Amino acid sequence: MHYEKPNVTVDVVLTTLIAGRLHVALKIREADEPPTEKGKWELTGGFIHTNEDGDDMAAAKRTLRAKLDFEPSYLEQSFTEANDHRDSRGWSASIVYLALHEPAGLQELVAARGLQLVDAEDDGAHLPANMAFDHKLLIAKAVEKLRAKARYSTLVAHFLPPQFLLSDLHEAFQAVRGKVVNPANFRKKILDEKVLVEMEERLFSKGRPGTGYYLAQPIAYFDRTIA
Amino acid sequence: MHYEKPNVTVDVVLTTLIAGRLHVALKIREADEPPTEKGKWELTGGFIHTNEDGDDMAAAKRTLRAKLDFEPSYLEQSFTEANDHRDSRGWSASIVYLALHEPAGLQELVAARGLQLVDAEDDGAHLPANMAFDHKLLIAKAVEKLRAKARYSTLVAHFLPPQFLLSDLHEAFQAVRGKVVNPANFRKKILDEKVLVEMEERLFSKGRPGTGYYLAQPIAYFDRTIA
DNA sequence: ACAATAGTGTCTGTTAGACAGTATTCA
DNA sequence: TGAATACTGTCTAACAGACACTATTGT
Repeated sequence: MHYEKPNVTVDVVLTTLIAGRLHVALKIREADEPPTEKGKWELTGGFIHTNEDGDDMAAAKRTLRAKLDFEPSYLEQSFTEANDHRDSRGWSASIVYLALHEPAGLQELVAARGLQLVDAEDDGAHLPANMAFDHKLLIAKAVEKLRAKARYSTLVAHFLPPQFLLSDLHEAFQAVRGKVVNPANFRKKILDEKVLVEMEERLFSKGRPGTGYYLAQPIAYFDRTIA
Repeated sequence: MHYEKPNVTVDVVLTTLIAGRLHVALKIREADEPPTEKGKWELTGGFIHTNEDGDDMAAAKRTLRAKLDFEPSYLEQSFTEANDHRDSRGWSASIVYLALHEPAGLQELVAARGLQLVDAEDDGAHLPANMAFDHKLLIAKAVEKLRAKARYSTLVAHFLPPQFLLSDLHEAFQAVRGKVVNPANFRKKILDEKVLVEMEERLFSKGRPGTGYYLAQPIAYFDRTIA
């Protein structure tokens, strides 16, 4: 018995945090195939290149590099969406990656490459109506996982520059979790977890300068939940 | 530009809990292709059948039904392992499913179908030396996710019959988490979460009969961690 | 009566959350 | 000096964890 092979792609849900709201990078689809999807908004992604991609992560990175000339601060496999109806060309599996980056860098990128950063809050209510394929669903699933993981890890630090104030991290946490946390308590908890490293120099913002911190590792997990 | 399509399979890490230790169902691989893998121990799985599988979950269920005539108590997508070296036949993506079931039913199945339930503890140290493909790695990853999820969900209840005593659930929790939890405190926490429904009748075991419980939903998540 | 397991009440130490207040910068 | 933000100390309520105790079955 012989079966057609599915198509296999990677798609990257590239997110950032602007004005306290999660945003996702989208661009207008230019490919002619399938004709129904041309001109709609899509995630960055593409087919696995079996002759050059060692694995799925490599495919995600190659795609980002080739299409955007970009490497995000954080990138991880999130889930796989695979069925017979997501692409009119036939059975298709998309390995979906979640990427996080700080807004300044992404805004630059977006300006240079003709992308848009779209508000992904409110269950996708502000996404364009004409989204390609099932990308609206992919975004919804990835964002939900992001919010969950933010609760017990340093994930959201990737929405900040490499060095940041605790108040910045605090703000990012609150925004992603949608909850207010007392600043003093946040400070105590996060420092207790020993996942941040103190900078030598002070970091200057609008008021009194504060201690700068950076992540000890790309991601660390807490024993307790933090917000 | 044209690229070969990867092969796409589903593999099911079918687990249970025996004598307080996680076990996984394995069978001897009979397929002739690739020759190097024949006669080794493997997970239940197979290629996506693009003409009959609506999606990846359907493919996992079909595989379990066709090869084992079995439907597990719990089944969910866990992660995808995709690279150019896991299968000598070429670029391959496996969508890995995690399945849980209670030991009695699984032991019956295993006896009838010539499978083995193998101890999956100690980082796979007790798995057979001759595991097919990268299935040892797939098991390690799936088991790690299982242990993590057990901490904040009712997942482990699927290692028990549909109706169970709190002491059974307590034992399962301890085994999977590898930690001792005070029975009284476990009782308080789990009942507080309101994820269990009381049975009408009492459930009889060795000593004093106790209140039987069953899951309100296939899986529920806790606000706090439980063990 | 005793073994075995189910289930309750309560004490104590730790943590979460709220909040008041001090410290250090720029304008 | 005042606005802005960083940071600390402390109080209280809630919760985790430990433990002693009672309850209900079979043998």
